[in-house]
Amino acid sequence: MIGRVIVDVPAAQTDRLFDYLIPTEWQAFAKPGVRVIVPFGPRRIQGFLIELVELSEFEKVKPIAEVLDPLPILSPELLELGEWLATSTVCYRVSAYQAMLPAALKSKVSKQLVLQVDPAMLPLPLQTLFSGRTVVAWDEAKKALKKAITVVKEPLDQEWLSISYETKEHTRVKKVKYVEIIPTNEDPVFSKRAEKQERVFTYIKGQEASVPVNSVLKQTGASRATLKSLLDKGLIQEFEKEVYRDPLQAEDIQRSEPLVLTDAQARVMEPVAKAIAEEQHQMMLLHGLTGSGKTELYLQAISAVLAKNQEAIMLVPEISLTPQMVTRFKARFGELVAIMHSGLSNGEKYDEWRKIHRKEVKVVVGARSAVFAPFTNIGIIIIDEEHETSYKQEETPRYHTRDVAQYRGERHRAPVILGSATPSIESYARAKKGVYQLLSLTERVNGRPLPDVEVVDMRQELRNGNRSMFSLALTEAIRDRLEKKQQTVLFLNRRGYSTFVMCRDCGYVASCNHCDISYTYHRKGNSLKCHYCGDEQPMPETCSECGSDHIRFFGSGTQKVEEELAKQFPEARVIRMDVDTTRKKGAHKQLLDAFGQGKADILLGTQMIAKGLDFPKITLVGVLAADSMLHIPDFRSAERTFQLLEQVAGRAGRDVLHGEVLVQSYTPEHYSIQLVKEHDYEQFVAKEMQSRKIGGYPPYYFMALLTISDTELASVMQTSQKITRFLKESLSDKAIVLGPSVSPIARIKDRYRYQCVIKYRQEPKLHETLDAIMNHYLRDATNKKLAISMDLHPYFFM
DNA sequence: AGCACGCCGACT
DNA sequence: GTCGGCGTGCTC
Repeated sequence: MIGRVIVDVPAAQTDRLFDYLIPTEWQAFAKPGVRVIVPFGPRRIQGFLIELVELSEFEKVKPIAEVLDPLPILSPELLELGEWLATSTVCYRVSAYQAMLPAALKSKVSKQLVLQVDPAMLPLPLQTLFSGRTVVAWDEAKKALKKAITVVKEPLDQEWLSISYETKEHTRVKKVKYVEIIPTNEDPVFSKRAEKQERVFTYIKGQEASVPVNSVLKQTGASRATLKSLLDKGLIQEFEKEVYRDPLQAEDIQRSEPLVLTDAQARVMEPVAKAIAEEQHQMMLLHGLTGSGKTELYLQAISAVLAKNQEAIMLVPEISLTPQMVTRFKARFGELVAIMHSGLSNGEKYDEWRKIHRKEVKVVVGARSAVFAPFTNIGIIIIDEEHETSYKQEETPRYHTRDVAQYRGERHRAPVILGSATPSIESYARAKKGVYQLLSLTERVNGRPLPDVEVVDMRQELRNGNRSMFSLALTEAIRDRLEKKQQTVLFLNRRGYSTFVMCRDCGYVASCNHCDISYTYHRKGNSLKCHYCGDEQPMPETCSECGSDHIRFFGSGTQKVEEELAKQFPEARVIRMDVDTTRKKGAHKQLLDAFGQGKADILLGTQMIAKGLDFPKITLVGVLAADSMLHIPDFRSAERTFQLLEQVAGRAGRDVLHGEVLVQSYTPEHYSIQLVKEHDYEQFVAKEMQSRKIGGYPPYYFMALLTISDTELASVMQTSQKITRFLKESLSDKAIVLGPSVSPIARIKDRYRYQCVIKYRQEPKLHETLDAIMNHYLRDATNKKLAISMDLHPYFFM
């Protein structure tokens, strides 16, 4: 029997199947979808077994060394999905499979030096290296000997030393130590001195079953030594139990019951329920106002799926995977829910993944990568806040969650629901064309009107002599809420802003020596940091260009706003939420809980407070700089601005108290800001579609972005020119090839970057052309440092 | 990606 | 003369 394997070597030349013999002892386990260890040249590496065949066309076929999984970790469906992902996003197949699995399943093969003879026979440096051991990791040897590593050559030739490849899995199953009483006929007698032992013994005996060692120690206040004595006396026994790491810390969650749907909700539910019942794949776009009860619909749709004994994937943007959100699903479905998001440790992710794989759960609530959940009988896939850009993965494989969901939805004959208050222009266009089924929720559940929105012209404020970051209107509104004991949310859009350091005398801006990007000032440590390569420098005292000491940091951060608030409203209690204050695990929830309990008057924050915030006392939302995002050179900037403003506005007046939103802007006339006043999504889409049509952007055109980078500037320029020419020759006349041009970030980690953009409508030869470029320039690249990245349907043009 | 093989410069 | 620099090509 021959196994065909994709090896874990992400390179153009190895992106194909390799044939291996399956020895009889592994035949029972060698199923497509298991991980294997195979000999590859002189080393041993990991691979994925893709298929089994009778014969190989290849002459010398080596046998597989090991099968790592007792059961396939990739189902036939996921194997096929990986193949599709690789072709549709132009990436290596291993990278696709790797992206579908938790990181913990990526086992590393480590190289080792093994001593075969009396160490005295070895050269001195090696004797010191081994110093009594028989095995030394290759990495360690290299580190210790550096260039002198060549001393191993002779002993290797003499076979005094050998090289072995050890597979170390970091698929660690967590185990907890438990103790229990060894049953005896009579109770043991403890001496007076062994008082503690007696107490511990009685405690353990008092428990119904075995108890975790940790809790014994905690409850009795005893030390390990006491427990050890009991163990040694043979009164108790210790054993290990496999446990799941519990990211939610087993909080007590009140079960929730389905709510009665409003008429509007019921109308939307009907086609969804039909698709579930009839097992029909259908892309559905649920356009529902904030507060129109989308989540309850999701919950009930999932219930319907579970009732059919099928499984559900619920996708939410990373940023809104808040404890509140998770709690809502756990409250309805209890233990049937697994959670997947980047905040979990590798071990926790692995445990959640195993729950799905072992069919112990039926629902997964998670961010982007949860779309690959190893379910085998999916009944529905829901993508909430479908317009969120975090659904697009920005590393290879550069997939969009929506596309993967559609692929899986088709295979499983399951409906895919895309939900949003402000759908992406692309999705809405598809819905209008009838490609997606459009479902609308135009009323809020409680019948409350959307908040009033007022746009404040900050240029006028400046003319009136107000140089503070709060307009007069906002200042008055905040004061008013403080008096009324109502709550205010202040939103600062940090995107497009950074706290850069500039010399006031000569205008020099401190920037990274390896990347063409300015340093970001970090108050903590008073240092400058490059966000691209991580380089850190102390904050300079004087300007390196002109020597002036008038060098300061600029930009408007939350910290600065906080200081300003303290100055203007000294009595106000402020909670600040940004990356700095929420870094610690659980801090996010803690801060929100405090605000919810009325422990603060003002919540000041960035993107992370734009979502899921639902507190009845918030009656004022202030947006400090509405247009900071509008000026980013990206065709989606207007769309993002509108979506974000609508999102933030939705935080105000969610209960009986009416909400007010104040939007401060330097370009108040722009339609993406004006139309928020009327909450007029339709009108916004009409305007935006017009501008997309004129500019030749999606959804009128598809786009592809090629980024070419190299350490040599001349080589990048030359290659990108050649590639552009080749694209123009190979693609149809209707395709528009732009570039080559310097990337918005011209250099990252000492690599110069050029880019080329393709706009097209129908280009059957596109993939063929891109593959040709990949093969030609990377396979025969004379300069191995050259890198080409391809992004089909890009979201960021950096 | 690694790792081996192989062909040219500065050293004992 | 050789050691070792890294360019080239292969891995079932």
